[in-house]
Amino acid sequence: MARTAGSTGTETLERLQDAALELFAREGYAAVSMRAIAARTGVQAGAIYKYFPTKQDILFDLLAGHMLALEAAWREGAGSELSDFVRFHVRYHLTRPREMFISYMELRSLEPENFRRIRELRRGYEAIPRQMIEEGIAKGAFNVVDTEVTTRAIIALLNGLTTWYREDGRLSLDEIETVYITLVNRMVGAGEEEEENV
Amino acid sequence: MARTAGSTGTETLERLQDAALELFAREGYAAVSMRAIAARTGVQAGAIYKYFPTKQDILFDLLAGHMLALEAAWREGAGSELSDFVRFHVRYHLTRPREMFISYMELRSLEPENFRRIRELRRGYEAIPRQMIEEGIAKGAFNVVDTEVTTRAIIALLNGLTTWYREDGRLSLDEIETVYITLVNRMVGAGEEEEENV
Amino acid sequence: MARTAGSTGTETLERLQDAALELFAREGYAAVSMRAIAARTGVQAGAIYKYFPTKQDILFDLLAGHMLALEAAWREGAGSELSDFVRFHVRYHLTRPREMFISYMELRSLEPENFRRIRELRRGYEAIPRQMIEEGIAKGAFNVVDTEVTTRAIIALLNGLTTWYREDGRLSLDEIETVYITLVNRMVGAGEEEEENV
Amino acid sequence: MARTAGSTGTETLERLQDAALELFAREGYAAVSMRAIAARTGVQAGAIYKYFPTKQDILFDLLAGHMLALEAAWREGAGSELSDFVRFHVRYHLTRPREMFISYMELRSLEPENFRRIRELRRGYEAIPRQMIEEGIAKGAFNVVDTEVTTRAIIALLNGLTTWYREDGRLSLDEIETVYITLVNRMVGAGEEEEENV
DNA sequence: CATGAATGAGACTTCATTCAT
DNA sequence: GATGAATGAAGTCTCATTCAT
Repeated sequence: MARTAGSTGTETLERLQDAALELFAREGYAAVSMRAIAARTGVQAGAIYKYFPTKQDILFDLLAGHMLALEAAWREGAGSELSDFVRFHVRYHLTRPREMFISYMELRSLEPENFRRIRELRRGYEAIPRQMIEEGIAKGAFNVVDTEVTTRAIIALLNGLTTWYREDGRLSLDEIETVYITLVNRMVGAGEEEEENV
Repeated sequence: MARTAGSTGTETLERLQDAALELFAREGYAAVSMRAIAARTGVQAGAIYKYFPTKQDILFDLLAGHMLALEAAWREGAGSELSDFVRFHVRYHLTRPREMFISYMELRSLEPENFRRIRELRRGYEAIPRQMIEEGIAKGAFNVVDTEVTTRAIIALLNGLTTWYREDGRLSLDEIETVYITLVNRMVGAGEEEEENV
Repeated sequence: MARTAGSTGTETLERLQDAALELFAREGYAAVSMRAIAARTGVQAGAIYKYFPTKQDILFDLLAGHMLALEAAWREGAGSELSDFVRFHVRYHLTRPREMFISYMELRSLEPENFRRIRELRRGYEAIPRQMIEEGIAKGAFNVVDTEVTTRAIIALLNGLTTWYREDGRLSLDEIETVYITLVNRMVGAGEEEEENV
Repeated sequence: MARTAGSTGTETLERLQDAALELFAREGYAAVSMRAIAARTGVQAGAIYKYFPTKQDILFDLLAGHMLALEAAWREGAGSELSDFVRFHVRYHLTRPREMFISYMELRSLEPENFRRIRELRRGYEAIPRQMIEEGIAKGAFNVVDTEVTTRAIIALLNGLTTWYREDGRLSLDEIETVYITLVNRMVGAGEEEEENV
């Protein structure tokens, strides 16, 4: 995180990050110019370099910041059931669709070292449901055909929200949450009692 | 300087498309230069313009070609059960991971009119499982909490393969197919008999 | 790399316009590259785009600027006789041969909308002698075979200076002025008294 | 004249020259591509090189061909009075507006050696009225303020037709001819008797 | 802290030209 | 005589980045 700890420029910094987030999500990192970010923020392109050493750092900061905040939020609210995690994940991301979107669309725009660091953070976060599923299977609470594929499929399902969710859609956050918990429970073959506990 | 001895247009065209497919999948449309595509094909950048009027057309042709081939393949092999569709979809895409990948990662790189056309093709294809699910529900064969969310989630699940599948991975195509059919059957609450029919 | 020590925008702008004027006059708009204009100004080609959005705008600004300055100069010095106009026109243009030259050689290099705008300015200016001639005829001071052709021929005569005038030629500005006034007076069949009033 | 004396390809050659003439007149030499000329002729760009070694040769052939034909036509019809020349010049050019146009708009597109050759042809042709004027002055038939300027002005006037003449205009060729003869006679101060001899 | 001027590289694209077929 | 494939240079323009002010 190359952030220049500006004292007064905090507001500009936030505006820059928001502009970059919006533009990266909409047009893709490679298609967004520093000038475009600057214009949206009301400063000159040159001014960005007071806050970020390179364009790549803007992206990296955004992704790293998102992953750290995500982990922190989970740890804070916590929970121990897979359905807790699903509820948390859906809710957290649906209120931050742009972060969710770039967070897995722009991995390939990261330079190797930055990619490695974000991938680590991501693995840490995905270890949470992975472990829950493995434990559920071990305890006999879950019943799956293949642990690895099922785990990956569930993670893909959760990330897939990105693909179709639109903030102005007809579905409420609550509805989506409920359906996703049911779906995941069914995928892992959770006992019927659990399914009703939604 | 002139025609390279022994070169034919058809061959160069195919080489260009393959190079573009590979590079777009790996680095993203916006990050790939015409020079890079040309270099991979062994021609000069200018030569590409004998085959494609613009860079955008390379992408569009790739995406439209993929969608048309996909629909044609489904119609040919066909099937009537949701599990037929899942098996087809997984198998078709896992043998064409690059097409699958750009096919939903690069939608945003399309210019408006091209975007509209690909979206139409996509909707046509996604209507297949959508209808199967709706009919299953109508017949009482399926049992879901919310048709819309379930349908979208299933489509997202299937597309999500992109995210984690690696050709050199440890899992065989057959295994993945089997697991995905089970997962989808569970998601739609298909009766037990069906699930065993995998 | 960054601002060249001591450089100001205004100066660079003027240098760019002068370089473009010179090159357009000598080689023609289409044959002049942005690099060539830049090189003559001592900047990189990209720097031009701080001052002009496109190459076309350089030409348009040059032509529009010339026409506006021309009209302003006439209005300022003014006069009411056709010979006043001829004297003004010759003198103004012979001290600005490059502007005069591109001003009617490069009309066809203008994009449609720009062309229309310059043509309007041109018509406004050419309306001055046109009206003088028409009035002269109406008053019986002039005697012509065909008003329209005569007017156009006079305008063509005046613009034709471009074709042969060279700054280093043997003829003085005064001489050319005198001859042109006589010629135009004869063309409109002005009474003998007037001709002697040169 | 780099013309390949094609036996059968004569028709293609003529079509190429006509296409080039049209396009050079409309858009200017530098702005016209070999492809554009080829497309208008219905052949591939490469085929042009069977007829002309370079693009420059197309222009040169057009200009040289025009000048030679012009001189030949004058010599054939001939005449001895300035008014004969004016009549000839106007008539010849108004039926070949494109040749007339490029003939003095595209001089600057010629490479040095080609430029020199065309300029010689041009001087030869312009020597005709120049000599007539000089002789008229010597004989006392004409009365001018300055021979040189008057001569150049007359030539400019004649060439200026290019600027405003449109084939579909309201004026007949005859009318224009008549007016121009009168104008030129007045410019040289020809005696009244002559002027009526139009 | 920010602007405004500029760089140098590189983007997409077009061009005149060449030559195997 | 002509096509179709290709080159290599150059075109306009945009970009990330730098730095004097």
